[in-house]
Amino acid sequence: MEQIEAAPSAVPVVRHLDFTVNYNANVNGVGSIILPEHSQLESKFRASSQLDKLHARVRSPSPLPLGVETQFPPPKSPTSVTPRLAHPVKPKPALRSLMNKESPKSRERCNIEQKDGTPKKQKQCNCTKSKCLKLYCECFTSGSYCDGCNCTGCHNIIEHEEERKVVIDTILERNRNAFRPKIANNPHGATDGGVGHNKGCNCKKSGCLKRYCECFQANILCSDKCKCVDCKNFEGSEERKALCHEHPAISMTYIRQAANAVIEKAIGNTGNKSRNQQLYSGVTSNGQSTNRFPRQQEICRTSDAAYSPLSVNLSEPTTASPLRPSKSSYRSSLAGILQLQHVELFCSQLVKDSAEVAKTLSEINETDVNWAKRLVVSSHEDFKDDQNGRPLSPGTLALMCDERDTTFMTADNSSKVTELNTGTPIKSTPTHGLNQLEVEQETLVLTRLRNFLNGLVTHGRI
DNA sequence: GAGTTTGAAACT
DNA sequence: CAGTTTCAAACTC
Repeated sequence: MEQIEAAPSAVPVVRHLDFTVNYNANVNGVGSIILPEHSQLESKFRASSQLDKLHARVRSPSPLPLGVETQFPPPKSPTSVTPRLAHPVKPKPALRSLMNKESPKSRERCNIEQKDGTPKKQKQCNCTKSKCLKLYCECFTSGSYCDGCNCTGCHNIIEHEEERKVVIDTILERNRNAFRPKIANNPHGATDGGVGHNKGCNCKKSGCLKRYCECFQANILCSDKCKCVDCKNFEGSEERKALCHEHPAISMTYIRQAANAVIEKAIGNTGNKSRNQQLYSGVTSNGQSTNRFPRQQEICRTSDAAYSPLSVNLSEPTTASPLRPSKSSYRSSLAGILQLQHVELFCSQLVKDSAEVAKTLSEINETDVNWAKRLVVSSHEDFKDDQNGRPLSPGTLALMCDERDTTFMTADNSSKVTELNTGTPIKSTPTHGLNQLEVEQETLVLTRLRNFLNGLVTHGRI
């Protein structure tokens, strides 16, 4: 999403442009995504009242200047999460477990999901001196009111909304990115000098292998943005390897990082050159390591992260680990926007187009049609996770396709990216022994795919 | 549960 | 910008 310059501070509170709220797949399986240049698909989506709601939301005049939506997240559903009005006396949290166990506290800090995946509870702070109106407070930092926390003297409640707004303004004046997620879900890169992992950690004694380190806590490798000393949180680190051996979940993290990088690249995320460049290697400025996996966001933020087809969450070990939040997953910028049914529609369209081309060429070749059909069948099959039957994300699907059919991707990626960006038809080259029909079909399919992805990117940016 | 360690945030 | 203090989470015993 494009970042527009900050609005005058006179605007007291700014809000997220939350695409996720009303855009999860509904029970009818009808999604709500706008796909420019895809009239047929869009017409289907328009059948959904959800789409109208989306239009209404986008068009409706906002009390806030455009572009300030990322400055401060709203209190987590102040309308749905009743702000605390008094401080209930709560028992102290249970004793935290040791490193090799997932502590109750850890689970508590992570947003917990109910069985149906809906948010159950937000993290609870224990602030005593900050009145929960400083960035020390996790609730405040995340834009939430304190609700059921163990804090004392809390002013991060609706009763003190005025004071809260003033403090927010003050903090925003100091740092307009102060309330962004520390592990920012920023698909366009973190080049704005923001907080958290936009600037990296600054650890000195933990070796970045303890949860003191925000990078480690976020299950990501330290980067050249970090200013840490004696960092061991880089690929190739023996210490980290030892931890990975002890906690396989850590290894899974980096697999996810690589997978997500592929996905982001596949959808033409051209705004993050630095991250893509890191994919392939690079000596960091502080010389910590080379040839790392790409930087990627790994957030314990499942409560507000309804299942998204663009969220890669590879099957994970069932063993609980404090090193990975209970259900850590990467959340794409398109999370909550693209739904399973969109991909199904898209695949159906591909089949239709493929058949039409075949007829046009008067060379209906059953093999060719079957090729397209296989695409759909394969897609549907791939949507089923082997382990739990859950659908796999299109991102994962894309990754798997990428692995299966390398003939699709063996051409020069840069040239294809250029084509994607210029809008010119993708030129298929019959270098794989395809006949003319196959070439035409592939051209059409790839062009459709390009337009589809461009639509998604555009939508995501909006 | 109390005390210590740690590093980000805040302050000077 | 650097050094120091404050703070709350992470961690140890």
